[in-house]
Amino acid sequence: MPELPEVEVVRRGVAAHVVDRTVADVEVLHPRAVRKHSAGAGDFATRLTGRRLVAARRRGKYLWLELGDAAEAAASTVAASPKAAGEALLTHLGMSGQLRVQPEHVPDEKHLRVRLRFDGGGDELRFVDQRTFGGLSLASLVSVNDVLVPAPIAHIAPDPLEPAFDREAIAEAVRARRTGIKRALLDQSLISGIGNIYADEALWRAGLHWARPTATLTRPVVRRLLDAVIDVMHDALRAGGTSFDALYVNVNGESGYFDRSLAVYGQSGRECPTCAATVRRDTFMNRSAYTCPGCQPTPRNAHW
DNA sequence: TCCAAGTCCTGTATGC
DNA sequence: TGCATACAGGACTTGG
Repeated sequence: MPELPEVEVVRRGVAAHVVDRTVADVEVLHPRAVRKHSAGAGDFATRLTGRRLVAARRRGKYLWLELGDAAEAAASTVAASPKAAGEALLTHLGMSGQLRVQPEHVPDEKHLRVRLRFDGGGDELRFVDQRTFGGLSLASLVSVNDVLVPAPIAHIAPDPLEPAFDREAIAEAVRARRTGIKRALLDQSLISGIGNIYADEALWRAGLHWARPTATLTRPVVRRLLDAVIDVMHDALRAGGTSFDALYVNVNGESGYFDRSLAVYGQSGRECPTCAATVRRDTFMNRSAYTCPGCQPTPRNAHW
């Protein structure tokens, strides 16, 4: 599932292949893929056509392509379309979304949802999504603490790889919560970019059980956990992300290999690499939480 | 039929 | 009592 490291890998690929290109044509093959664009698929295609992609940026699991002025596009076919300086093509990959850069002669993927063609032909940018939890939309950019972000994600907190990530402030915010630590880690308005995989891996590295109440954590323990989050993100990024199956690939269709380094996530019944205890799976928020009972003992006052 | 899981929405709880 | 905020849980989705 695409979490922060996987989205960053995709961002780098998109930046290398489609930034500075002008959109010649937009094809929406499944309306659900643009459901967040309230004006509909037709408006999405019309407003995006003729725009130049000037930068690829990311916050947490969201990725966006900043759009240049429509008037800059010499070959624009919709010169009369509304100019929107400070606009972006906002993307979320959901559970199974992929942004693929493909030569135009490559046959369509089974779950191809949106296709962008560019002036001059050549490679296309394709949004492929089996489960359609992800999607694309056009959004205006707003300034949040001197950082320009798309308006729909203005509430999303900085992620652990951003300069704006304030470890001390977040540690205090975590301790002020009255919930379990894993639920807090998954709250994108507190820290962005963490999903189920890296939450479990970071908690294991920090030696904390997922049900530990946030209010019982000391400042040094929360700092240790945030350091574990940062470390696991960097390790996964170096490995090209985590791929369990064909649902996550980079823009060239290649898988990452961080799944080989996972200590607990998806490892129920196997030995913990540190203490050899058997990793267990619990049900948490209608999904899974993996822990090592040796390294991550269940707290007496667990917040189930 | 169940499972995977990120986000949004809604209902409930809490505090002022 | 009423309001604002925090929190919890379900719905959505598709293919194995």
